[in-house]
Amino acid sequence: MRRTRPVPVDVFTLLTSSMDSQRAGYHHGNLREALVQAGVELAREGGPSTIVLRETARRVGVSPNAAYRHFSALPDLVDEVARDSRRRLAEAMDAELERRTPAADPGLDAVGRLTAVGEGYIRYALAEPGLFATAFPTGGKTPAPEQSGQDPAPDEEGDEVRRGPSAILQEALAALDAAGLLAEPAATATFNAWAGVHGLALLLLGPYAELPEETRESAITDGVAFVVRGLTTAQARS
Amino acid sequence: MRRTRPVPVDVFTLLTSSMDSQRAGYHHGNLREALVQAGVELAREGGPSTIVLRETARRVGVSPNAAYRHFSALPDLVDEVARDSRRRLAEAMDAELERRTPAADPGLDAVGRLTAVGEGYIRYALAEPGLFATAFPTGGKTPAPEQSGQDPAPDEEGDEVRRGPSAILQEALAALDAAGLLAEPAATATFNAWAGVHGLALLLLGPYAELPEETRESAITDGVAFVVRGLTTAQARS
DNA sequence: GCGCGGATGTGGACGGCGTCAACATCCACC
DNA sequence: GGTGGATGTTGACGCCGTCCACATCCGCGC
Repeated sequence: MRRTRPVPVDVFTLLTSSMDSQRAGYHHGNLREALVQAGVELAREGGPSTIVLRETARRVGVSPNAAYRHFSALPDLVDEVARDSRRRLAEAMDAELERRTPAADPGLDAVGRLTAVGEGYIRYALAEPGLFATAFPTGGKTPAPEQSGQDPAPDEEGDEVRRGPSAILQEALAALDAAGLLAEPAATATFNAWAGVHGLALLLLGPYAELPEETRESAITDGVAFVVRGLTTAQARS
Repeated sequence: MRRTRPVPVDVFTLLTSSMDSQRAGYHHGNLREALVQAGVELAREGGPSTIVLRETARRVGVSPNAAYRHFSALPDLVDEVARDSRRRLAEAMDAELERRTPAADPGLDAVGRLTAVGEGYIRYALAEPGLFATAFPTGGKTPAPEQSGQDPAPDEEGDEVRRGPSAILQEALAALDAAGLLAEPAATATFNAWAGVHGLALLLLGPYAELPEETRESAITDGVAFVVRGLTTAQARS
């Protein structure tokens, strides 16, 4: 009944042992990460509820229960995928920030940066609805407090401290504040800015999906401008 | 094998036949509504994913497959529960509107009305997180277009046309416009206002849950004020 | 060198889920 | 008063998450 494994894992391990991320042990060395990536793939296809343990294991080529050596249960895996999705969101925001050509005037530049951050947030949500939904789950299930702002804990990811989405937003607001343009206290501003952009993204994904391409585009820029304008005292034209 | 039903339905029917909503026929007369209400109860306990066909039927005291005589599949039932949740949200907004004492100046009054609508929206979300999550589902599952704004279709609910949440918002904005205080075109204003309030609600339910009671309270009023201020040209103090 | 123990992965089973097909029941209407 | 269509039930299938017992393999101490 108990035959020895039909080899594919050995082959895989040998093929990838030198280039792969971790020590390529025998037991498929570095499952967990493989499971998380398969989970990301599932989440991309249909949101958090599409992450299904058995299918995830199947895609990695492993038995369902193998996952229990690395996650205490399914929600644990989903949490990990959520963290990954937030990391990707932060990367998208940074990318939008770098694509931008800086302005001479520091105030104008700060406004531009904040706008880029907001648009990056929304564009990621629209480009990866499944991952975005996974990153900020809703549904009243009381999703385990974790970290208050859901940014990575300061010690996460080894020694490299990763900025999360809300940290990036706070940076942009700090620049605005430094230019003397921030109209409210930093905490309130962060909250209101995040809320505005988050709501825009969700409306565009939900009730306002089906908007024609160009209408949606102007809704994004107008919406973000609306939020930015509300945060600034004296405003500038970009 | 095939015994006749063990009576409870007959008893229930007899007991409630005179007071219940519809004709109390024999076949448990008016399942569907009973299923929807049981679904509402489930949704209240844990959001849309808690609505489970078998349990819903169990609570109504009926076999699982009976539901298929009234809904083509589970998502159909969930949709119905979502509609009901949106109706309740609209009622909560209206209630907040009526609790308010009107102001003499029409501009001030319009601002107050808009504020009440926004706060009503958020307070409902916080009071009934499960129903709110069901009313506006997220998750990237492409939830069937239905109606663009997800307000009830004009012919819904017999001859009584019911205003949905976004219709109520539009009314408040129309009043503001009539007072000459609306800063942007109605469509844009609706979208931005909804986005702001929706984002506030979701942040308070998600990343910003765990806020102490009074901090949350000021976040609500400050947040709504932020949105209202952004929508108005010249502003007033309430 | 070698063997053993803990980490990692497997197989089988259980109960719960959504859904389908076949069958039973009962009201309404002729 | 009998019958047909609406309504509800039973049983089965294939998924799911999770538990338990067992197999496999690596690394460490001898």
